[in-house]
Amino acid sequence: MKKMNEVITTDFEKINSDLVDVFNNVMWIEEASLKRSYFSDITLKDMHTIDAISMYDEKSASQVARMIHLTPSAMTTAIDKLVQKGYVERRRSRTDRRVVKLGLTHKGRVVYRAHQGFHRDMAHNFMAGMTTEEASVVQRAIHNLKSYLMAILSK
Amino acid sequence: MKKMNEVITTDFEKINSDLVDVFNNVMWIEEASLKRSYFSDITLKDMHTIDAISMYDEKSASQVARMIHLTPSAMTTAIDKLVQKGYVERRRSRTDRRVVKLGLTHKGRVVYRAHQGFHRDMAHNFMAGMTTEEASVVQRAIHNLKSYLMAILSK
DNA sequence: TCATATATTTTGATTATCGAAGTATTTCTT
DNA sequence: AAGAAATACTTCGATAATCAAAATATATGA
Repeated sequence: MKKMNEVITTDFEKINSDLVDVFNNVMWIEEASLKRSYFSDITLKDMHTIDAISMYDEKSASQVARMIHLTPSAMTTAIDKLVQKGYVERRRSRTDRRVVKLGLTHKGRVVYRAHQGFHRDMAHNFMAGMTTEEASVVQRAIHNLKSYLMAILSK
Repeated sequence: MKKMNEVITTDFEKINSDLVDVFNNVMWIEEASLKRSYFSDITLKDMHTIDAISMYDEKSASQVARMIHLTPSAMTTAIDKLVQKGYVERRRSRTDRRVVKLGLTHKGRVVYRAHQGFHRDMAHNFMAGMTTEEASVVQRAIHNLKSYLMAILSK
């Protein structure tokens, strides 16, 4: 019984410490691989803006700002920079001329897909060598974590 | 066979998207819960500095700088601020008077432990309701991911 | 001892961010 | 339909984080 507890504790500590390592390093790794890539003129924060804009539906500047927790004024300058560099397009909405709809240029779509590829590779490695059953355990774990975080978020 | 593939693909997409959600939100959640806490005078970056200093062995300023990917000069100002606020102490090394050894004050140790608690809660929720066998699958997954990231890091 | 290397700090410049004020447009009220 | 209020975004001015280069203090090697 005592032995059992020790084993469980050790497993927990290992998971905890690996989780911490992953969180502490993933941002920096993304940043570094971006710098080494063809798209070295954008930062990870720029990348998150591009990711929030996404390819599939037009979002307004303030929607994107909310998604990445930026004020509207900071969003304006962030977008300015990305328009300047040719990743993003501003389009005035036809139905409400106050709102700015954001879209990705060709170059923006290329870097968007590259970034999705990075995430995909992470997810693949997360599940490397797992059976279908094992993968569903992992799916449950990550879903648990997501739900926990989202619950905190809505408090 | 086709059905099988579809199921696997769907699982993968779900894991991928939950993983992305977790990464996109965890930082911001940590930041927000710090702001709401008793330690609202420090940022998440400050917290990472405190975490890198840790409680158990004296580290030099440049060691800590390297750990959190800051230049030495940025480290100096970051430490200034944390000393000012009473979280960190500077101690000149006896054996080499050029080096500054960093340590946590009482207040620093309190916030350090609180932050470790946050990580622990995440890890617990990550494994909520898992059997020992399932937990070891999860352990393998997170270890996979960590190894993958560390391999990129050393390239 | 003198030159060089190392650890940190200071300095000056740049950049990201914020909040408040400003502008243009839409919606609501009467 | 005119004027008031609300909304979406931008501009402006201030602040904070960061970096690279120069400066300082100390240690190490020839």
